[in-house]
Amino acid sequence: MSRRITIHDVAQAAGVSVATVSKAINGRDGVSPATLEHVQEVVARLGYESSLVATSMRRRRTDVIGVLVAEFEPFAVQLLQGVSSALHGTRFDVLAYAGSVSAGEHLGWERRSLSRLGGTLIDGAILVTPTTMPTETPVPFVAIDPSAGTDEGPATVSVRNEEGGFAATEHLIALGHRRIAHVRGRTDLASAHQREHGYRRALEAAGIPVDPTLIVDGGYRAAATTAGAHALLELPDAPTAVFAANDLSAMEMIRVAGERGLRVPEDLSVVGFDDVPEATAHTPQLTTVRQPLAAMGAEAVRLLLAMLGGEPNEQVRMPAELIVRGSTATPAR
Amino acid sequence: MSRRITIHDVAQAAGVSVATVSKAINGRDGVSPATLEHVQEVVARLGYESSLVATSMRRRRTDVIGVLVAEFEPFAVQLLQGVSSALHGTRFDVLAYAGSVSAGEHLGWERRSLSRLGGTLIDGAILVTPTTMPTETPVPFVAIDPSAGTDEGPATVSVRNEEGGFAATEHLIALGHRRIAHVRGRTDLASAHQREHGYRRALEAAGIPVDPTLIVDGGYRAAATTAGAHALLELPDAPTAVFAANDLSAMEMIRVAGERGLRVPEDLSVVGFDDVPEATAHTPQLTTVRQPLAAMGAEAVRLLLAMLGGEPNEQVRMPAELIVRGSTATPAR
DNA sequence: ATGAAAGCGCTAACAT
DNA sequence: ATGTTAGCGCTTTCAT
Repeated sequence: MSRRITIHDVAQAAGVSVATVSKAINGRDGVSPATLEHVQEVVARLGYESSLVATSMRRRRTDVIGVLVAEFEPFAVQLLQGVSSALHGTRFDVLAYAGSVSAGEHLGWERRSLSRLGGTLIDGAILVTPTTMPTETPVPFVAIDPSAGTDEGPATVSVRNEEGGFAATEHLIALGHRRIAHVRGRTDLASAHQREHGYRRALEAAGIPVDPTLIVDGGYRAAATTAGAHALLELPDAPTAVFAANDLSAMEMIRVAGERGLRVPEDLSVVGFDDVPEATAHTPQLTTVRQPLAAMGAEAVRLLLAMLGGEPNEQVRMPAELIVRGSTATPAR
Repeated sequence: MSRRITIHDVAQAAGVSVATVSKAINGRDGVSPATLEHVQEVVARLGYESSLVATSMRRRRTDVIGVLVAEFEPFAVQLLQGVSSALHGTRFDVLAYAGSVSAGEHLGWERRSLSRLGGTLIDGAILVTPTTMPTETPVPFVAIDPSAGTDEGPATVSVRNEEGGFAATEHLIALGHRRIAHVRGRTDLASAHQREHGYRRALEAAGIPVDPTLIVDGGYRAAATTAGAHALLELPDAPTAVFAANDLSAMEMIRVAGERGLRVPEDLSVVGFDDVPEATAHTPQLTTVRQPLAAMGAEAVRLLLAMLGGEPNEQVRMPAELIVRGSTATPAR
């Protein structure tokens, strides 16, 4: 560890001005071949690299795309991988920033991160599951899976939640289930409503009346699911199948069922949503609706690069895919 | 999208100097209570956040830890999650940077990234699988799984690769395999040599001669594994089992086997290394050697924070654990 | 208590 | 072809 080598050190060692060094490094003309070579030699010898920070202060562009997340959790990092690989071969580097790690409150991390990095460090941003949508931002951004389903305004990439809910429920119906319950997601998020709507539509399409007592809250979280799960299984005419709004809820549903002596999928079929890594590690492996996270990341890159090229915002919806595994089966009857 | 709001905008709107705004924001004294409140109100109204870049140019500390990677692949992002969660509750934010996405050459990304970000943007760095060890660096750093096994000098966190390779191979031998191939990792990395050495040692311990034709290159990447995988299966006396140096190679090996009409594990057993999330999502689920990535990330944080606190470098080795799943079985005959 | 001014490392006008 | 200078947004002496 030692002091940072600056352009001044190079200039001094080469016996020229910093401006000349800058020109030499950036391939600007106005530098004689001899000087150019000499400077390059000194740069190599000293191991000099220009400071991204200083450069970006001065320049307009940094050729860096920021992926802004609240926290590096599985969902976010999978998206990050998609973004990163989509940026391969372009001139852009990727910088991922979790702005709320130290900040106590998660509220508004997207605006805060965007303000801190935008306009100086990054040319554009990809926001992962923002809960609020920034309006005035210093750089173009694309929101992935935003809380509110926007069909205009900011550029967004989200999954077809309704179709996913429909497919999950349809799968249970096809297996022969008729008493099909739903564990809701976070009702403050559009995705939860869309998934529930898919569930309702599938039932209606099959001529099965929607029974409100079969719909309970789960809030996308295990702890919030527990009570509803018990309530469902205590029903006189208990459901034989459950579509849970996400995998965490589905796994909690299965845990509660087990606690009550029910086997999955023999006594109860359960479908989740997301296809988190844990879904396959789980016993039984979870039947679920997969979000194509890598593809969504790539799509976000495409939109963002288009925006940087001056094209207008776009809203993209990606297909959700039903993955049938071991947590669903024909009802015992 | 709009122009960035700067401290000047705030100063002007509040009718004070930028110096006063700066003091107010950073809680320095020399600001009257009335002015303080007024400035805070304007900051809130304008939605101002100081630029991380400008701040870090001027200040010594940024309270940001950098996780520097060549690329955001599964291994790196899992480590990132560990680092991120270990930094929870500290004053530090996490910034992850993939410095070689745009750069054509992977060589020296660690030095380049460290030079570009260190000393200005980040207070310390965690280098994920560096191929070279920077010597003169502007900030303290910890290397995770470095290419060269260093027992002194730079701070490092690595896994017991040799033991892992040994355990993987021993497992295949115990199942009854004798023709056991190895798909090498990146031969410029110490980890690859260590894993291979574990493989060789296990064979020798069982009295099985090492057959060089059964050792092919995979470079830790799917694309680089394809050719070797085909070559192995085309052998007149093809192997019945393969120890691949990482999960990506193992999964590619399985894909190629399937392409050639071979079933895993019936016709071919495959063991990977790493236990990436995809390992359980894979069909069949991958038998592999788990690196405790989250724990390694946390350990790196511990070392780095200690170094920032003035304590000396430390080298840590973490245990590797064989996880037996569905991609290995007794040989067919 | 407040503001003017210097300077962090760099690039881009603008001299020379 | 080369150097001088201004300034990106911010913090920090140092005056006032």
